[in-house]
Amino acid sequence: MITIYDIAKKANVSAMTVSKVINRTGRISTATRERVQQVIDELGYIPNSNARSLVLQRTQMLSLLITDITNPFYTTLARGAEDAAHLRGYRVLFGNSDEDYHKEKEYVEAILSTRVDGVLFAPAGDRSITHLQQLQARNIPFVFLDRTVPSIHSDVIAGDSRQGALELMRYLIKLGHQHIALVNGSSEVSTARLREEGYVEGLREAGIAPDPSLVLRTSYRDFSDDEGLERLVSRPQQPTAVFAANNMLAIGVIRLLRKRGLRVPEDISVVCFDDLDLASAFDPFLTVIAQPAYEFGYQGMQMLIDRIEGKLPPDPQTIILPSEMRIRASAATPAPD
Amino acid sequence: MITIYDIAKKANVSAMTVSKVINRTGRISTATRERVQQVIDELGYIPNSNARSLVLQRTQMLSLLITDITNPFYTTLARGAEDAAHLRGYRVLFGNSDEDYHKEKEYVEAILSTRVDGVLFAPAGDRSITHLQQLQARNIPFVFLDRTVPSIHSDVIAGDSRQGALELMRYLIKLGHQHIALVNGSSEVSTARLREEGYVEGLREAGIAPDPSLVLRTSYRDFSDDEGLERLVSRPQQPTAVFAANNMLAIGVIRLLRKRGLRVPEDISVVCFDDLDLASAFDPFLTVIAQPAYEFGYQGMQMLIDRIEGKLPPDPQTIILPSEMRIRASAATPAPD
DNA sequence: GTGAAAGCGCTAACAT
DNA sequence: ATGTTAGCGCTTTCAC
Repeated sequence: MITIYDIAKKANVSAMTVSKVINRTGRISTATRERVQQVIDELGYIPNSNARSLVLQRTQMLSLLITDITNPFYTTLARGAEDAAHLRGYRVLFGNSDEDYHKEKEYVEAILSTRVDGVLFAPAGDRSITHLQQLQARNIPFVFLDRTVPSIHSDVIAGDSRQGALELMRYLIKLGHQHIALVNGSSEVSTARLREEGYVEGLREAGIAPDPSLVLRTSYRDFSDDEGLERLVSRPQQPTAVFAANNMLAIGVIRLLRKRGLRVPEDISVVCFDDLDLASAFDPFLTVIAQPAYEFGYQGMQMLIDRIEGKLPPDPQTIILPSEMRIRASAATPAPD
Repeated sequence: MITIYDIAKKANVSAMTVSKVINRTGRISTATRERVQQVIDELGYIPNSNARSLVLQRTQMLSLLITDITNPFYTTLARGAEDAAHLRGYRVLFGNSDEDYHKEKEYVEAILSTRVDGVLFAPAGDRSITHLQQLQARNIPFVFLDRTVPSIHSDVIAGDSRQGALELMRYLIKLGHQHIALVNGSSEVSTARLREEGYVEGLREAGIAPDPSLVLRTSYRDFSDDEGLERLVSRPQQPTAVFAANNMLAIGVIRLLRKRGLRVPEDISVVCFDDLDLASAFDPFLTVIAQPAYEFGYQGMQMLIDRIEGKLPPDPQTIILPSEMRIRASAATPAPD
């Protein structure tokens, strides 16, 4: 391990002088600076950020906590987050909760222990409130990412789930659908609640009475509730369309539908929230409301850093990013009975 | 900031005693342990890992450096890596080089500065040798992930690129293809070289003379070399099949082919290395050699941790994971002329 | 323009 | 079984 003292000794100066050269602080004569710099380069000295963090009480490290690393929405988001952090001189400690409260708890503890400067946080659900309170108790700034938790006030970067859902519903209804099922995430998650509101609102607008038995609540992360879907599609009046509350659910739904011999969209239409970047590049099939995932990450990180660096007004800020309807092939006019 | 001294004071013991309770080291009477633990819980004390790392010269932090976070091969791998690290009590600092030497350099510096205990490293290319030498100079263990760099000896977890490519070629040739193009990654990358070897070997086996003008070398990360592909397919003798050296390239190739009005597989067959998890779940179209991405990450991390903890023989180990051919719809018998 | 002293929060080694 | 001392590698403060 090569330390600042090794440099100091070899350059025949004090440790303080070396520190000043490295951090470009204080007054240093050009001659000394150059001599020190040369020794640094020669020995390939790299400062120990642990020692640095200890004294500075800052780590220059941010945490990004997401809920599903296999979901392209989050991986694209992660890229944006990383780009923004990098540009402003921060490193990123990733965490993936898999929508699981306990995994999330462990990450929060790691975060607290690492003393990261801030967290861009997609909470697994409303129970995450305990984790957020821990952060607040320690004055670690966080920005809600995509989802919020009731009664916790902090900065937010999100999309408009309610409005997006409403647009999707209007589209289906315009196509002529009357019996529309909703396959949703857990009602523990704010976006799932909002998307359901949009769903109900869409039905109301069209004068269709919401039918609770057309709503299935499961997990955003993966769809394997075969029985649940079975119940939905084997009703006397089979729904002609399914609104899947996210991309992962849509994949599961389509797979199960096909397994049952139902063609999409000929027999049943499917739409969802969030695009499937790769799959769609390859085969533009799914009709979706696409959210600007990269911007979620990029602007979220910017917001977090602005907050940390005191560049934001003291009261919590909210950024709502616009989404965009991408009409493709998975939804069509319902087959006449 | 709440420190070990706050606990010590409140529990009426020394800092050492608290430290011992936290780390379950040394002898502590049950009474003291319980009293201390209670204060810890009450105050919600969480140790400062920076201070800890400083004295222990260990961070319990590992780094995972990948080259494309939007590629499902790497995201699935990342999950495996994280699971394994987590299970053994390590945290993971992710880095994404985007196949870029300079971005990689910055990550390596961050890694060095953070003093991570080890790195699971997918090098961007042969030039990464400078980064690996830096790690070696500082005795930071690393495991080559997926790719290696000539003349650097370290543990390796990888697939058999040469063999996989050969199998893909045999399959195409069995279908009747004689004119097979290769769209490859950069020859700076070991897997690209090996896949090309497999390609050539496949041709040789079938008594087909390799034609250099049927080989296009670009980047694994994305495919946008429209002109390059143009040249490949607009030859007098148009190839009847394309072997894309990874999944991202395959997507690009198929998109460009379709743009040119060529149907896959009716007009031209396409096969590739690595599956597209989501896209394939949804629409099993692409014929691929699938590598066990999760295992790459999981076993790679295990290997790294075993190395760090001295559980491996001193000489570098190599694990080659088996791949699996998944025959689907994107390759078919060539159309008769 | 440069350096000496003290301390960030923790633990290893050594008392007691 | 518990406590004292010293020091991990760095920077802040203040003296020169």
